Amino acid sequence: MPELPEVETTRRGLAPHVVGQHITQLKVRESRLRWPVPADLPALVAGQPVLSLTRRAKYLLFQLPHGYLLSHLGMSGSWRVLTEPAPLRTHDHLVITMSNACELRYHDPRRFGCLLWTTEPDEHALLRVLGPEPLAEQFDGDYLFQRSRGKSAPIKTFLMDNHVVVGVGNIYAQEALFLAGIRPGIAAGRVTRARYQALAEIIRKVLSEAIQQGGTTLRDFVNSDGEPGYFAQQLRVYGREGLPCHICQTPIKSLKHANRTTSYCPQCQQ
DNA sequence: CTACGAACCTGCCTGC
DNA sequence: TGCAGGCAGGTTCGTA
Repeated sequence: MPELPEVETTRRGLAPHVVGQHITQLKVRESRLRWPVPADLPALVAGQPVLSLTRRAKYLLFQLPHGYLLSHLGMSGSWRVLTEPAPLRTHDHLVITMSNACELRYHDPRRFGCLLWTTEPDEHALLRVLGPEPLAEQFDGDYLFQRSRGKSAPIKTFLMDNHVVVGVGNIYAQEALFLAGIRPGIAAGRVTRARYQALAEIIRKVLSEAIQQGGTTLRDFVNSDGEPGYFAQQLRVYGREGLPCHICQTPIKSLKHANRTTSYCPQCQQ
């Protein structure tokens, strides 16, 4: 599961094969995802053209003439494009055949992802509540500063809250806080405006760089061609507990915030 | 409002 | 070898 860069990498990989083509068939091999795949979905999309493929937070939106397919990858989901026949694998839950003969397969061992239908994405319950995109103009240090006043939650938990800003998951929250030199456990409401300004810029930079490099190589992340991403080599703290900090050699420490592992450098992050 | 745990699942790794 | 336990990229929901 991907974070925002992995979802954006997926979108860019799928778009050329999908946009402007028609959906010949949607086959639901396993409908028990995070929420059941609607039973009428195959009939709803068959024969329809895909007008665009966009992303909001970690959701992919396939725009059809009369509505949108809404896809979330959860923790372990991936979409792949196949241009030649290949045997189905375990956990290939969805298969979309396109008019250009290529096939999209949704693979998701843990089934935390979803595929839903909406005619009004902006008003959909899952999307309506989301904060701004981290790469949008309205996301900046002043915004974070204002939103954080009075909050006692750790800044790391605050950053991962989708109501505040979307797309900052467990990996990139840790990386951004390391690069900003901020201790992840500090109360969000006690961080200064200046530090939020630096942090906001770092978040944008970290996410943009990860997108440019095709996402992070995670346990089972592959892009739409089935290839791993290349950002992993640059991870500074995520998954590095006990290893020396790249800056000061102090061993990276690890603890839990809201049940999610957080790694940080006790020397560089204060 | 906040904060925390549980829930939704499988796979993989570690240690006994 | 086997098995139990813990952990993993996300997000919603219920209870305190």
